Amino acid sequence: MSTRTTLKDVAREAGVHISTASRALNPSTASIVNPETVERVTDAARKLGYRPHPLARGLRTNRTMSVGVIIPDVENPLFGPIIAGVESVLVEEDYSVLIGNADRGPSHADSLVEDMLEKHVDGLILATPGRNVSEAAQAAQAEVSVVLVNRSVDDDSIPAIVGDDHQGIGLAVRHLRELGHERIGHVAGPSWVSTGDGRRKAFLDWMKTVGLKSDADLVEEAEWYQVEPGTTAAVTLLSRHPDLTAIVAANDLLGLGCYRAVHSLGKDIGVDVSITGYNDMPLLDLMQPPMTSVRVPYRRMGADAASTLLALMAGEVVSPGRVLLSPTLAIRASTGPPPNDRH
Amino acid sequence: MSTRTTLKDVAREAGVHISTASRALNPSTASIVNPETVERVTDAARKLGYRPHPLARGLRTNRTMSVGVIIPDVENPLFGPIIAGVESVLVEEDYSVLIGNADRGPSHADSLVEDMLEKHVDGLILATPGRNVSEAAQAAQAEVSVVLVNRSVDDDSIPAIVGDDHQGIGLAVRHLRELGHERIGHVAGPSWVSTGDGRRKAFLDWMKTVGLKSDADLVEEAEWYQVEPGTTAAVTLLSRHPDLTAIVAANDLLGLGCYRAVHSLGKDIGVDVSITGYNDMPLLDLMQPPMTSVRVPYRRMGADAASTLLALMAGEVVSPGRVLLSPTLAIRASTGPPPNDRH
DNA sequence: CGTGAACCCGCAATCGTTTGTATTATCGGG
DNA sequence: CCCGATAATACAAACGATTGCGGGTTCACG
Repeated sequence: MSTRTTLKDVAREAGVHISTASRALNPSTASIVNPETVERVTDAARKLGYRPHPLARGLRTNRTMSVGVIIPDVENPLFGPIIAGVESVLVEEDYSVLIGNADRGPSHADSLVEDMLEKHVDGLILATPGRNVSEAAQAAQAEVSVVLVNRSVDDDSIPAIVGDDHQGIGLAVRHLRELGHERIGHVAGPSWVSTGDGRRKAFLDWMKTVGLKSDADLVEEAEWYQVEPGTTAAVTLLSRHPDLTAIVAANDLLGLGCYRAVHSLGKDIGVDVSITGYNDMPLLDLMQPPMTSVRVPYRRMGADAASTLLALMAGEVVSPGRVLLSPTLAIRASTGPPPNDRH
Repeated sequence: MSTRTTLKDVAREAGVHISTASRALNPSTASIVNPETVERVTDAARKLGYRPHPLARGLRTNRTMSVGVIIPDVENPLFGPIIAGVESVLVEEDYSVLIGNADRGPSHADSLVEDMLEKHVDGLILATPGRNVSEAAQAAQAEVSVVLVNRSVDDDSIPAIVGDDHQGIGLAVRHLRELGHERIGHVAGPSWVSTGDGRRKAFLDWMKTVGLKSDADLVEEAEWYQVEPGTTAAVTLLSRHPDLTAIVAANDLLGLGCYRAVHSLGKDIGVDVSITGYNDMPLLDLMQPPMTSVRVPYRRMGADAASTLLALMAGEVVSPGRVLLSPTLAIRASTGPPPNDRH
């Protein structure tokens, strides 16, 4: 139960005043103290195993050296990489990351933002969707730097790092088009979620671009980003358009739902009907068949968010409202040429 | 850029001394101040939007109200639930959780422990495996409370919450035995990882218990907890014992590796050869066929770890060295009666 | 009416740093 | 030889809360 060694101890050991010790240890002020003294202090500090007290320092400098990260659901594998990305860049700058798990709904996220502000974090990274959260974010912005990740607000008033959904859907549609598909459908996510809405629009856009008819009829909305809703959406979509040879799913889980729908019709995935997912979550390559999916650089997303947050906290003016990260396409066996194309 | 409202402001607003305001706001000391004054102070605090400064408080009380959680790999879906469990109980007590991602190897974990100590966390939850980490943990224990999760040290000198691997393997073996299997093999994890070693022993134990021959010959060790090593291990195991009707895998990924091995022999999973996994990770129910797996209550594990840490930090004497959490068995289509059993 | 208990409340020290200002020592130039 | 500039260090005031201690009221009781 030895009491921690404080700056006072170091100063006494080095035979200098506490303030001199402080300056000697601080790189930015070490220049104004005699080099020889600096060395003496440094030695003393090392010898005593001195570690500055972050609270005392933070109290004086008015910074906690911590940033909060609020995640809608920590158990969702999607957010692991984001957290890892954030952590990897912040840890380099000696910041600590506080994680908040908003798994009890959007209002929970609000109170978590509040909690974080009470803890006096220096910055905030939000990954929570939902309309009211943006209000909380706006409010928070008055006190600390805020960056959104995998999520943006309509007016771009808050810096956001997001995947380029338009481009991503484009990858999927063009891939299918190049394989020869002409009748492509879309199982969309809920329209009240920004990604659901955005990807639906992107799909219709790209259909036109690749020279296919772009009909709202070709889209069926799933109630929620889960397997079951995906299946029911795919079933109604396929009953409306039995001639579809490919489906672009707004999400991997929806894609897996499509798997079931196609199976229940006695058809083969990647042969009779091609399917693409979105997110390229882990294990997707182990499915039967392995699923073609749009891969979003989530880790990078977290890292970029952390970087812009650092810039923001440093008082730099961060340029645009929204940064789009380019996705890639992981091509696997769930997509192939349409059946009437093969000889 | 308005300066934050401090206790002094509240005191002035309420017309009392700062110390009185402090006591009034603090539930444990509010009793010694006039109820009417308490109300006046509380009102003033609310009116001004006062939020106590955690750093100032912590500096005085010598507690940061934060605990560190060190995870070997945040991107591994396994740890999501653990984090969620930890967070859910700690957030109730107004603690914040700092997460550390030791994805750059065991030595990285050491330095993270060091980092956490520098940040003066009140407690530490470690989920990192490896021999040298236990040393770091021992050292850390000198300064703060430490609890291990999903991991334990040999001498139980540090409280640990772990899954009951012996019982878990027992569930798998007994399930297979009850289905009628008599020739059961085991694809083990690396023996230098505690779970690898423990589950192997448990397997041999239970084979004896259910009245089958328990031969080290029936075990093949995979190099690492991944799909590929699982496949190669399963291949050599099946070539040594072509008559096996079931395989207990030490891990879900190894189980998926077994899938491939069995497929490559032209046999059917759950029909010719039954396979069980371990951990019941997400999406396992969507595999072809869905995999029977031992489900470990990871979220509960995190929650329990947090609870015992709270007890520890409160100075209570926590009873045993190791708490075992009972697993359950998620039975799916990868296990069925052995082929010669069916008529 | 005096006195002591009970009750509130204010005073001031303290936690470990950082940082503006004062003080001392050093040195060169007139 | 003295004076002003300069360098190096010491002093002390913050930062915002908690808390032991003591001073002041109020009130009951003798």
